[in-house]
Amino acid sequence: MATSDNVTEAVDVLQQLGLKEYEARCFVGLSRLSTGTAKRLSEMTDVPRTRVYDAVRILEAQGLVEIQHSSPQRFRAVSLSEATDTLRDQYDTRVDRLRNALDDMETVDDREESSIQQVWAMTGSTAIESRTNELLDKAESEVVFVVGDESLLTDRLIDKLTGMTRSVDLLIGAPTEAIRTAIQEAIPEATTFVSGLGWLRDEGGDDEETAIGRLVLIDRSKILVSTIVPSTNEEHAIYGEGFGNGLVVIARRLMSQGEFTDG
Amino acid sequence: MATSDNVTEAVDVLQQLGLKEYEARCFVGLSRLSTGTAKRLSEMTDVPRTRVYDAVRILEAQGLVEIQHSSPQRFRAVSLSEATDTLRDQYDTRVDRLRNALDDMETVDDREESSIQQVWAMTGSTAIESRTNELLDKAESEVVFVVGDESLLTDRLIDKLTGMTRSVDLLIGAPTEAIRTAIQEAIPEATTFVSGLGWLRDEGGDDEETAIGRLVLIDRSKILVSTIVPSTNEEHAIYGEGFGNGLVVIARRLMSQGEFTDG
DNA sequence: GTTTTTGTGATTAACTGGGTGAAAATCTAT
DNA sequence: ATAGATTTTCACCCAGTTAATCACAAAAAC
Repeated sequence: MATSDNVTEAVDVLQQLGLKEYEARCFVGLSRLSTGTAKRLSEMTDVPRTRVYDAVRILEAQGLVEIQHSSPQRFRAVSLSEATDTLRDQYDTRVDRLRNALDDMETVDDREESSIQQVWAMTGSTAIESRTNELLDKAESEVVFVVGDESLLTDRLIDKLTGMTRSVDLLIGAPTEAIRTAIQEAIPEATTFVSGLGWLRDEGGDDEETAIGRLVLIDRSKILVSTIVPSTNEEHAIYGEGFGNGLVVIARRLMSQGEFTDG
Repeated sequence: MATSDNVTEAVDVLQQLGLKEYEARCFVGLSRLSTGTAKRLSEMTDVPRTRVYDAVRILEAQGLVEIQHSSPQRFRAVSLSEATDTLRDQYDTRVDRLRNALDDMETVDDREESSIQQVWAMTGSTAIESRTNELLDKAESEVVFVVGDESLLTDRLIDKLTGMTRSVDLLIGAPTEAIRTAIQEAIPEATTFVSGLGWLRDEGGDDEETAIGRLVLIDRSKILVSTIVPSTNEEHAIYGEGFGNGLVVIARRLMSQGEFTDG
């Protein structure tokens, strides 16, 4: 009976989407029922009967549930598609409001000098991918992209790379020869190589091997390196900018000495 | 100085999107700064300095902020587009998970008889519009659509109506002759009329006039009527289904007596 | 070496939300 | 109609969370 797993999953997600526990449980309960009374719902979801009313009222106000004002009252959930429509709309509205508010805000400019040694840390694959895309978009002359972890080599990324302007040199490093060939085929205009990333691996340590995720060097002046921490599978990245930036300098030096390329 | 309004607006929305107050304030603060230390951030956002660190750490884990691990630490917010990308991705993931979980759930079928007198109440324009669309999609022979409030006559709605199958009769009622003509032009295959909705207005009461929002009658067996409550601008609807449903019977009777049409 | 700034952790106060019961309103069956 | 059951509202308590403050160690600045 995987149903109960799905119930808890659905309840969890609904809570992440902003519903309270009772509201989430009631909505999920109603989703499994064509129609239900407070009593029935309470029995099935373990929400105290006296609290079902509050929860359902809030759900109704959010457009997720309909109420039949009879006695006893009957409740029913809107269809899944209606529910997701409503939730999406709610989300879109919020992001729009956020965008507008942030756009209209005056930025307090401190003129903190941009010291040369800025190295920033970030977490999360989406954020890192988003930054990667932005970097690729702003590239003017050269992109070095070393893929360390196969899982990061998505179709979306290939599309992005193939879509780059001709005037930008593309240097792509793959972890294995097989992958290199595949990439070369998908992106003929790129120069590909097999990356020798051995020096980046923590083979000696007693904990798991720290694999490199991606390494992006843009116009020899911006760099992003990510690793995937084995225990949590989270992607962590560091990012540096500026021709004189320490991290960038090291990367450039390694590049010119052929350290990235095999052998 | 509308900036402070925008700040509170942004903070509010971020909290609705799931951030805590301190996190929201810190993110907004950082969005106005190219870069900031804990001290600076604390001064500008009134978040206790010692709590800035926790807040920022969580923001970093969500991909909304980058941290420079120096002393003192420097923080900065990712760009607005990166932030919304991240948030959208998070949202999409959640809705997908929700959809899957709900889809896979066994529905406990109670065989609650569908008594004839079901009349359901719902709230919120998005939910109501969503339901309206679903009704239009399922219409087989006839659609009566009376628009009471001009604001509901969106392009999206026009598109929806023009896209209906030929085999469905379209009867559209507009609040004024001018709007009727416009609709007739946009949707030539429909029969249009000016609705005489006087009887639906609460002109005698001492509170504001209760305007009707929309009235949708599908295949003479399903009906949805909405009103827009003047004080909050919220849209409330009732919905009935079944040929014998009381609400539907009344609507059908009124239709046949020409009560909806002018004069 | 002293003083200031920065960062961490523990502690308290306020709030929110889950859980329970009393009592009002409503319904059902005599 | 009346008694008893059921439904519904409301107010309250308790626990976990989050906002807010403090004490203190580590690091930088002087």
